[in-house]
Amino acid sequence: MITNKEIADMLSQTANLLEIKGENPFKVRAYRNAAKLIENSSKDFEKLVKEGFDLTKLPGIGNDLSTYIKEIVTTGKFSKLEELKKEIPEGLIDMLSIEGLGPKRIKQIYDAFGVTSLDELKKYAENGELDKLPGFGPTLIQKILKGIKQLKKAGIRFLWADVEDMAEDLREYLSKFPGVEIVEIAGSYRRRKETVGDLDILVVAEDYMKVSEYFVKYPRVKEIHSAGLTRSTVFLDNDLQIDLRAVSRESYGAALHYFTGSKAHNIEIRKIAIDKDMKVNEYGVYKNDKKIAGKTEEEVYEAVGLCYMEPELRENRGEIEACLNHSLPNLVNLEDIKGDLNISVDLIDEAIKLGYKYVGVNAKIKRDDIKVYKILEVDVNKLEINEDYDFLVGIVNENATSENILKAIKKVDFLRFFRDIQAKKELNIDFETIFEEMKKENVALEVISKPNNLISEVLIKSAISKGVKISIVSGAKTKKELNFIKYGVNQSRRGWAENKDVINVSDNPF
DNA sequence: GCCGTTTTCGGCCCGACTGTTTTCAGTCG
Repeated sequence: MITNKEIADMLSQTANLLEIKGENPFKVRAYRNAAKLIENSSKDFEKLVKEGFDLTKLPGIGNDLSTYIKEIVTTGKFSKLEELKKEIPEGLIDMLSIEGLGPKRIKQIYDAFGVTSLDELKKYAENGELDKLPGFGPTLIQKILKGIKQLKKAGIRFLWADVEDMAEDLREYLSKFPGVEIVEIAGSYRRRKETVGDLDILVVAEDYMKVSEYFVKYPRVKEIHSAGLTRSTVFLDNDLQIDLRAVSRESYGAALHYFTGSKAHNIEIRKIAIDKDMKVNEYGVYKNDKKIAGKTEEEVYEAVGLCYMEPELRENRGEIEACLNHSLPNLVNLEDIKGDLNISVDLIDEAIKLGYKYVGVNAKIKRDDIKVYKILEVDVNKLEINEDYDFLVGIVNENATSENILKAIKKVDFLRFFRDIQAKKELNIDFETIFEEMKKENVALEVISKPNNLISEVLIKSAISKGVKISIVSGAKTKKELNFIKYGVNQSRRGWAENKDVINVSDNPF
């Protein structure tokens, strides 16, 4: 039994080791791309291999990687990785998370001194040995020492919902500067990803040098990492990284597109441009060194022969193909939501204020001004029902067995799946099969909107593609939490949900 | 390591910033 995550981890560990070894960077990228593909797939790779599925059909997987994946699935081990581990000390991988140290410099340090651990590295940085290497000056060495201390902070991501207020406060702060025309927060924040690693803020201003100066004076800035003419990076008091990019009005669309990402989406767009003898960068689209687009995002997409794609779709998960076959989804909007099928009973009046036509609560109540459904939640492992209900929600917890889930599908109206984003806890079950059964039995997927418990957009997309309907609910216990439903809508949009897929966009959900 | 309707070899997205240089490599996003 091996999970997608475990396969992906082995491939990405291999990528790290190959990188330190000084292998061709494109080879390293091939391993990383494969790891990402597998980790983000709703398909169970162990099952695919056992069914004899041709892995080379997947984008970025060729003969070699296909063989490696099969080896990992059947033996639980990856001989190539084992070999590399013997060859390269493990401590070198930790060094990759040090700011300013990449594979080249790590290799340089290792070759010169045989340093294999962070402690040793610290010693060599402090005793002046590291200075002897070409390219290692005093500033870089200070940076390395600092990097060793801050190692643990690397890679932390914030929940989208937790940065929302900060992002809006920064937007307001920057908007106050005279001469600023546009402030937009790009990056994964604009793509509404469940977690964000940093904030990429784009500013159009008359004098961008002064904007940067103003930006770094934002009261919550703890540390200025870099400050250039067009790019600056700072850290806030809570360690959130903020990147500011100042651009001209003429390049705004190209810059917004570029900095919204995702990286994988951008790379695809650039490849398409290259095929048409064009070049795309953050300043515009160029043909024969002549700028042909860049003012708006729509213009950029049009210039390379594509349609506008909503930021939530830009993950290189088929949106480009969908655009080319004219099958891009028309995504659900928050305003389309007509009711919330999971709220506390004392929030009914608030729900009416929001304009909802119906709600689901944990009690039998009759109201003239709003339709109230009684929901009953049951753990799929203990499917005992002794109460009346209008609809039944099966809860799939961490310890739920596939057998119990499949049994529950025969009885329930909705299924809700456990997930804890910050604790990195995911269910390891065969979602593909479960979604197929759900479609057969007309069971809908409940998308609960709590920021830390959102179901992955990959699963939403997979469910929808199998014809499973979704119900976006807040799960609100307080008035404030009623607004959480927007997070569920965001995630559903990332899962390509259209109005036809969402139960609670209609006036009558049943 | 992947990929391909001009290619089975020779490309692979592209630019800013930093620190070290004396013109550029490494890192990062």
